[in-house]
Amino acid sequence: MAPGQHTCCDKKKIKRGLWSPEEDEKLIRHISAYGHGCWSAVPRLAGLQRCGKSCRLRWINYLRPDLKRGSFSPEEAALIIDLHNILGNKWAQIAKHLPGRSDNEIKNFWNSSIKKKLMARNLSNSARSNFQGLSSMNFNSYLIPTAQMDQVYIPPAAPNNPLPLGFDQVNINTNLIPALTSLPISSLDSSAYNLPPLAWMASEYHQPQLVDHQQQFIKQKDNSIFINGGPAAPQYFNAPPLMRTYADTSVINGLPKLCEMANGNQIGMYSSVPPVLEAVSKGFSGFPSGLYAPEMQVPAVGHILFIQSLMSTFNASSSHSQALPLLPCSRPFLLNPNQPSGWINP
DNA sequence: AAAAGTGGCAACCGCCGCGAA
DNA sequence: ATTCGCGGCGGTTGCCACTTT
Repeated sequence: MAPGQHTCCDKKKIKRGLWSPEEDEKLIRHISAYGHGCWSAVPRLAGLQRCGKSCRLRWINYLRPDLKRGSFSPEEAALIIDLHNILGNKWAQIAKHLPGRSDNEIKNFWNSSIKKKLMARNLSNSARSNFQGLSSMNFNSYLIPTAQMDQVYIPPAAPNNPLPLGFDQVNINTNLIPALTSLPISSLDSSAYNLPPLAWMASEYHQPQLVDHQQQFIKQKDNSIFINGGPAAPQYFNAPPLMRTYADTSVINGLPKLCEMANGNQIGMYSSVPPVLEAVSKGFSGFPSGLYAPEMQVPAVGHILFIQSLMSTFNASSSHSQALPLLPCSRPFLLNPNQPSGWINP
């Protein structure tokens, strides 16, 4: 067999390259009538001079009737980024969560669009702290609030960082936040990592939960509270706690991932800034597993700002990359397909 | 207007795992 | 236990259209 040739392609007269409309028609007609069955038999049965593999690929990526086609919506793009954060380059698995999209399509979309935007974002973030424009953002309320993970992943803004336009910083009113009132500060020394101190909060289940007592609370001019740049969810104030589990640390692309469960359903998977995780693992041997704790909830607005920023560049008319607006944070984000009814729509 | 650069995308390549022989 | 065929997957290539210079 010639090198680089499939075992199913070792016959003569195997056509390669782009498919003609006539070939498409033959393949569609055959599979519509008989199904594909054994792919290696399809070319012969359909009257095509292609290898079975080529037929399969053409059908899966282009011809099958349930394909959606067209450009990706912002929601799809956000979901892809989210899933990629969980799964890495497992395109087939990612595609299972996007009806009508093939793994190849998603892979192409990632490699041609998202990846470059993310890299541009990371570059711009290295010189971030420009909060301009934050107050005028149109917040999307799809986000799952992820207070704990935000606290783990976001070092609070440095004191000399500029606040978003239109905001005033206020002192923390711990009366608003019962869960934070009796925080024992752990002995975890984050100073070596130039990180904010971390604290452990003992829940009623006597399990530790990682929190950050240096959250940035900001009172908007209408007196609503923003936390770490995002509006506080109603659950934050005297709402019943949501049960969550943090478990199943795994490593993808060299970065630890943490699974977040709520009421038995996986609602998130997070990666982290490596130095933070290093600090965490140094003191606690990795993320704690199987923790149950009530928690307050804070929309991770930085996430959605990030996505909105990203998507605004997708819709740009120029095919060339452009400078991304600087945002206060760039971290993994989640879209919540089942937005709780009580959530704020800022 | 033409050449060069760039992005999008379809298709190919090579590897892997699985099941049958 | 080994080999073989096959489906599936992720990485990569190459073409084409569009944009920029």
